[in-house]
Amino acid sequence: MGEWQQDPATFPQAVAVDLVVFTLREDGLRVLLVTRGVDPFLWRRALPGGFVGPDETLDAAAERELREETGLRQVEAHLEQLRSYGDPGRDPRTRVISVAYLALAPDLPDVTPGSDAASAAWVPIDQALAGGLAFDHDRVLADGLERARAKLEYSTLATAFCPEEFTVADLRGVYEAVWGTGLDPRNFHRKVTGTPGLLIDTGRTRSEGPGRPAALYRAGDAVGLNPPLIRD
Amino acid sequence: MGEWQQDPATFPQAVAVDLVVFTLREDGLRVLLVTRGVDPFLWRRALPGGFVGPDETLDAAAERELREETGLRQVEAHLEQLRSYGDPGRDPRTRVISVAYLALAPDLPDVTPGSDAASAAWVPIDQALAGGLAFDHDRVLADGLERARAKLEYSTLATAFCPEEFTVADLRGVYEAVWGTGLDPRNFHRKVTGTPGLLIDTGRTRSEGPGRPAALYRAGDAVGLNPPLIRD
DNA sequence: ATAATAGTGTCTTTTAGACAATATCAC
DNA sequence: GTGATATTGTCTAAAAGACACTATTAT
Repeated sequence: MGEWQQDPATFPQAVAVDLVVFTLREDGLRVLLVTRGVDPFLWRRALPGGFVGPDETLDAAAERELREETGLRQVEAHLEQLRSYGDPGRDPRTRVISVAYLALAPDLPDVTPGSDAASAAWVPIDQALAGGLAFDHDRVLADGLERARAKLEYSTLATAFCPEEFTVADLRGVYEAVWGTGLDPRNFHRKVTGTPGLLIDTGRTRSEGPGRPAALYRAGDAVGLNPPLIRD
Repeated sequence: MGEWQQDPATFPQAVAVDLVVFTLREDGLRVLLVTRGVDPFLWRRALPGGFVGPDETLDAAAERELREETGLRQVEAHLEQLRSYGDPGRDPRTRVISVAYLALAPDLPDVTPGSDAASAAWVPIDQALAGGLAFDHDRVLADGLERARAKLEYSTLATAFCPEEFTVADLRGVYEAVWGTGLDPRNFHRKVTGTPGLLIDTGRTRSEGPGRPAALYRAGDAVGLNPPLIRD
């Protein structure tokens, strides 16, 4: 069967992208939230997002929103589709199908609030998870966090949180912040340096405070982590 | 920033669901395809799908399409969102955002062609992957297959391909068909029977032809597979 | 020297993978 | 009996996890 036989439905509806953008600060994982300056959900926090243009791909809309909110170009951050949310009534104005994207970026500077009424801020993850976000964004955020946590296990995604050059301790910090656990520095070091294609040794080192200087690496071209790193 | 400040875009656009429905036959994995009876892509094969109703959730639309095409209710099959596709021009009629779903079901009978011009059939996976599907369905199918293959590694999804009661050999057949590889029956047996919550022993056995009768199991309530089963 | 962090080596436990051996059926 | 499939046991290699030890810095 399939309704493909019939004309497309033409009732009023809109398609939007919403962004779950994570960055890593000294004190842990943070997510980008805006405070809404208009109804609905006036003054409530929400994930950044916007409507998809008539001639725009979904990926392009997500990349545009990311750039508008953070100044990042896609090449500087990881950006992938998360999933779509379309319950009737999730937006009280009209039917809105939202395609959520997950973005990961190295430590970013504070966002300068735009000229409009909406202000953006990097919110610590525990605070953001406490609830009260606009629309169904509590669930979108939870789904985005779980995706990020899961992908660290079997992919090299963690390097997306790191700057161009980073140490093994930096990379370990990503896992510890996103998973909220502690990892053995020695076993972690052996694991990641032993994974082919994950790290490229720059030959240089970096010294931060006391202790032996750490070797500096760049991200290799490996995408998958095999065997994976398993969470408890 | 964020366009949330502005009114929803109201240009003509539609939201559809497309289904990647896999089932397992004696001769291997098959996917449900329809032959289109109308333009665009007249007489081309396509994934089954249809437009989302004004007051319908995305999940409900997918479940409705699955029922219309196969007679299955969701409880009898696994159904999960895959991802969304929204490139302008993917449907020549108008802007269509399609939310694709992945469905897995035990061996299903042939589909009786509906009263409309579209006929549905279970197509062997190799044949379906050969290309030439309508819209961007070649890519959707490829994404769906990769999702199914990946999820077998770290989830108990394989039991969704099995009937109510099944043997370890049945379950192994799922992995071999979906992955297209051979697995050692002895190591596989030790692995799955040693995973807590995966299999529930019914106490009965089933004898098919020669050989020792196999123990019959039902699916347990475990969702994840830890440690995972790794593909080559 | 002492404290701190980086990195290596070693040992034990767990798991994967190869495969021998046994169990129970059809014929 | 033979041949087929199911199930258990055994061995080896790889990997995880605990942790002693060495290396190199700041103070």
